Amino acid sequence: MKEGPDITLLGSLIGDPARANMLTALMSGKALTASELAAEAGITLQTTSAHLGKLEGGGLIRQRKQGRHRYFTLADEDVGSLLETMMGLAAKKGHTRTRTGPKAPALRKARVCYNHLAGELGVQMYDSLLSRGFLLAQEDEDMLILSDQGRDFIADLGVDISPLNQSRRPLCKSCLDWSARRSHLAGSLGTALLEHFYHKGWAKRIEGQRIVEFSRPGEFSFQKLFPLQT
Amino acid sequence: MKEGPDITLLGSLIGDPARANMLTALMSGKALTASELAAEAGITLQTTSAHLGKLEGGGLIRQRKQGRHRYFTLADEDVGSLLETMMGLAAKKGHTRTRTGPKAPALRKARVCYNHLAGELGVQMYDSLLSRGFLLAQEDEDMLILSDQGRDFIADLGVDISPLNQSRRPLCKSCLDWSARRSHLAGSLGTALLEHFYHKGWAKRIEGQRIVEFSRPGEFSFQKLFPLQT
DNA sequence: CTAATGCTTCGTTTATGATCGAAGTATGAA
DNA sequence: TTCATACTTCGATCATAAACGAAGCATTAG
Repeated sequence: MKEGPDITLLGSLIGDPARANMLTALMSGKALTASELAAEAGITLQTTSAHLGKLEGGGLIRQRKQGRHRYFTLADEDVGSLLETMMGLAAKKGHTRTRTGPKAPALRKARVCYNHLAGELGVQMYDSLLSRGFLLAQEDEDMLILSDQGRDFIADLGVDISPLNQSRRPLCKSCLDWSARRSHLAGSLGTALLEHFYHKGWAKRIEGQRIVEFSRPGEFSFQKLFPLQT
Repeated sequence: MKEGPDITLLGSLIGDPARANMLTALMSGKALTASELAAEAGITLQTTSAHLGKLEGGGLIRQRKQGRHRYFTLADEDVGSLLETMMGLAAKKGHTRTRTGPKAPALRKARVCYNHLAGELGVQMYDSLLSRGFLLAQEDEDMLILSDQGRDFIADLGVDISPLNQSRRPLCKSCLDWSARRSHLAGSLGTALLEHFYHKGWAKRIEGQRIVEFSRPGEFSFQKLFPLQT
């Protein structure tokens, strides 16, 4: 990182795509491990480690050890609001850019975000569930409520969520999608739905990659189940 | 500039030292020409041109043609406030950094900023004039007023400012110093004072460079004339 | 007109830093 | 203890973009 005025370091830290992806992922407020961040950014763990070191050195993130995990969060609210300011300005300036996002278009379309579905299809599913009142968003929170109709909808799918309610893990959470900067569904329900798609044979995970590949009929079923509202 | 989320472009634009210097210079609100910005950043005109193109492409600056000059300004208030936010966060995080500033320490100490003195000595002169009430700062303006005592002080130096008052060019302006992010004296008085130092033999300009080299006795005289308040 | 200034474009060099493979450390599980 | 997981460090490769020289375009001055 070169010399220059104070803002140079800050800018160059945010200016790297891998780091920007990590920071965007952390904007959800969740504490994420290095491995999760690596998956989000689509890079290896070694590279991630180097990036995390720089981000921490720059005071943008904090880490807290817990067992053999290291959980990373944004350093403080100031960092979050700076990122939000930048996102707002970028959107205003129409820097929608070609939005190539991850390495490949396939990654952009559908990928795992740790254990749930992200990418265009993930965002579509989230929007669809929300617009039909199956999921209810909370103010200022990334927690979501599954409505009664939502419960019915899930039950009709053949997904049993009764064991999920026992777990301490939240059922529904929204997770920021870095390629679209829109939310997709996380939480144990998000995981269960992705598992459901695998189980139904609609989609399968590409070995060793984050890409989730839908079969032709699988995507058709998905589209019928989670239609985009016009 | 690589792919990534929206903030990536913004960050990488600000993350380059040369561009950060230009943006910082433009924070003064003044419209500056490409040549001036090149001088501020310490790079050639060609490189500056490329940087300005990227900054404009990113929506951070605007240009307005006027004769054979092109004046550049920050695109809007949003950009200014983003930069301010970043400066604030950087300062808070203690990223004072080694502050090597320009290429060489000599440049950091004293250099020309277009036609007036910048660098540590420039800032010192500015502070000294201000703290002794010779210059009066205005609210929200980069314009300065030369007080009556200030007029006497300048007259005692043997600098005749009467012709300067005729000019349409402002007598006193503050100009942000990119290596210190503090103001130094611009305007025709700033030019006249630098000329005065040359004339007195206190300092000379290094040929082909922006460095202003003070002789030992010259710097001594300068220090006596513009003491740092403790 | 010519000359000079202000800036841009082109082409090349060079340096920085992002990336990954391989190996190492630390913590917890069996 | 031994293995596995989570992460870091080292070393090398490679791609990007910053920088400048040289030449080109545009505008104004004389």
